[in-house]
Amino acid sequence: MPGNNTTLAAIFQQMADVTELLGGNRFRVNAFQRAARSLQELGEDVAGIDPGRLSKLDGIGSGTADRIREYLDHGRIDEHEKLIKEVPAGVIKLLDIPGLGPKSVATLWQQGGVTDTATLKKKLDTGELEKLPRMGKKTLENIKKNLAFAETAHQRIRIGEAMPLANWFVHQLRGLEPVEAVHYAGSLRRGRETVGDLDLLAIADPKQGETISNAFVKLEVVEEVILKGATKTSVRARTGAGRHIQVDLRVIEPEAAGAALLYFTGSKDHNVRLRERAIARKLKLSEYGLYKEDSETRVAGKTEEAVYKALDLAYIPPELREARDEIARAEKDTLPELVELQEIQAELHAHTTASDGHWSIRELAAAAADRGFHTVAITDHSKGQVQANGLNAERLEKHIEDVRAVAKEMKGKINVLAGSEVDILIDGKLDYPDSLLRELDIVVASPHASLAQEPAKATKRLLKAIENRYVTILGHATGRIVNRRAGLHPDMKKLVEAAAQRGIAMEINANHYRLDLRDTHARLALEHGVKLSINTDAHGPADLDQLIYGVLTARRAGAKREDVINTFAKPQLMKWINATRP
DNA sequence: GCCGTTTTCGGCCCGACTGTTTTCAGTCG
Repeated sequence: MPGNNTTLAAIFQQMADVTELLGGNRFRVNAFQRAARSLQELGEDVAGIDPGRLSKLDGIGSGTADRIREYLDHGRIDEHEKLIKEVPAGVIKLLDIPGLGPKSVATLWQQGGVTDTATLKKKLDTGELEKLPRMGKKTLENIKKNLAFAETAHQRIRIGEAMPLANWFVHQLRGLEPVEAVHYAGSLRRGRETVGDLDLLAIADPKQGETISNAFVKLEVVEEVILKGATKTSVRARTGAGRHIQVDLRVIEPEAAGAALLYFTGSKDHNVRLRERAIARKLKLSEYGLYKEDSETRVAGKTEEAVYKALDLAYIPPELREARDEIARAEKDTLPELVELQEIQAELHAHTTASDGHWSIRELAAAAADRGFHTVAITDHSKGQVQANGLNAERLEKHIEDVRAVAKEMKGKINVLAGSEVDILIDGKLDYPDSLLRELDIVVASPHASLAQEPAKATKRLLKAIENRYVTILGHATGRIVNRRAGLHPDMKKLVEAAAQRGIAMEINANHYRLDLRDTHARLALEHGVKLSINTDAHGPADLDQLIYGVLTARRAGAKREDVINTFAKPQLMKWINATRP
């Protein structure tokens, strides 16, 4: 069940769509869209924000704040109800078809009598739409093709699926003769949990654009060429998982590499703010560089750092470029120094063959040591996780002995902790008694079942788990699976306040299906002084590689090294863990 | 509708590519 934020975001997005279709003021449309994004990005429930603070949020003015209050009080917004009556729902859906924007959809609807995809399909076959303005044969052909594409699962791709594909493209293009460097940009570079497309940049002499583009469209995963120009090419490609994703390639001269990387990394809103800032300084920013107003003189462009500097800003890492507060902070040079992948020195949530993992305790410990980690916690499932071969009390006692034996054997190589991923039962009780939890070095408590519980119950359940005095880390708090399961919707503000009070950490589960806490929740945790723990929840050899996705999520939340317990040196980490227990 | 080093009005980002057009509107990122 979606929360207030998600519902309100959808409402404002609809108001934007309808206003645009009806030819309303485009800046008003823009404002509705911004309000929708702000609400979607909010880490806490909007209902808990008092009216004074509400209109101070980015993109939310007094008008939007009033509408939000109206929704919270009455469950609906009058203006929204009136607006959506003016356009059939099927017409709004047409906007999802690539290549169809508000102008074309309005024409199809008002002059062509198209009310949904079904009538669109029918009328495409009869040819009657050709009479409409700007609807030639080719345009109609394209609509037909894109309609078919839109109907076959157009979902954003998980970062764990997109990143390997992007790296593969980068590797392929790097091998081309005229190419100096290749980068991926876009939301992938910003570390978002899902991406809509891949943006690639080839740094090369633009005269070589054609050569590069020809090689690009011939790559084996490319299934269809969407457009192909002198410096810009778009294709549809197959992902490893058999889905399709659009991949855009731009060829950029070396002198503009930084400006282009900045531009294609986005976010769009971040770029808009930078351009406005440029204008205020009598400059002009585009993907080709930062120029003096009305002249060809390029002030900066070779590197991103140079462009930011010329705009009197500190360098802003990609993960923070979401048009929140990063530009104001860059101006004052108070941006956080974000945690880095190489700073992670401990894995605190991993499974062995004792439950549902593929490694023995020794293999897991050795793999962690190979990565340069100083500590690994063995945290197999508890008894309630029957399908995962969870350990009952008796087996856990034996397992603890086994772990201690390996710990002794590997002393000096790696610090092996005896732990558990104990299930948080439906009522918030833990799956082991305190007397057993006390014997462990570390306890990760996570919800696994009843993940569609109503928010109030979920909040109570998780609060109870946090309050257990043996819990060290709250594992994947919501239990969501990206693109597949919404998971719990607890009152996150209450949870982080309780975690802060208890002094325990909250996990960012780095598995790309989970990424739980998500970025906005992790940000909220940090704002309340809660430490994060980034763990891979490894079940097998390849899983430790997913750490990067957790780190990117933490960086999006603004996490510094000292905010993440996995970066602590061994003595500091042990001291921290022990301080959480009686 | 939002916003403020041009602050309560008057602005609101920039360029590539396509298709339908004879100079540009629409879409996308």
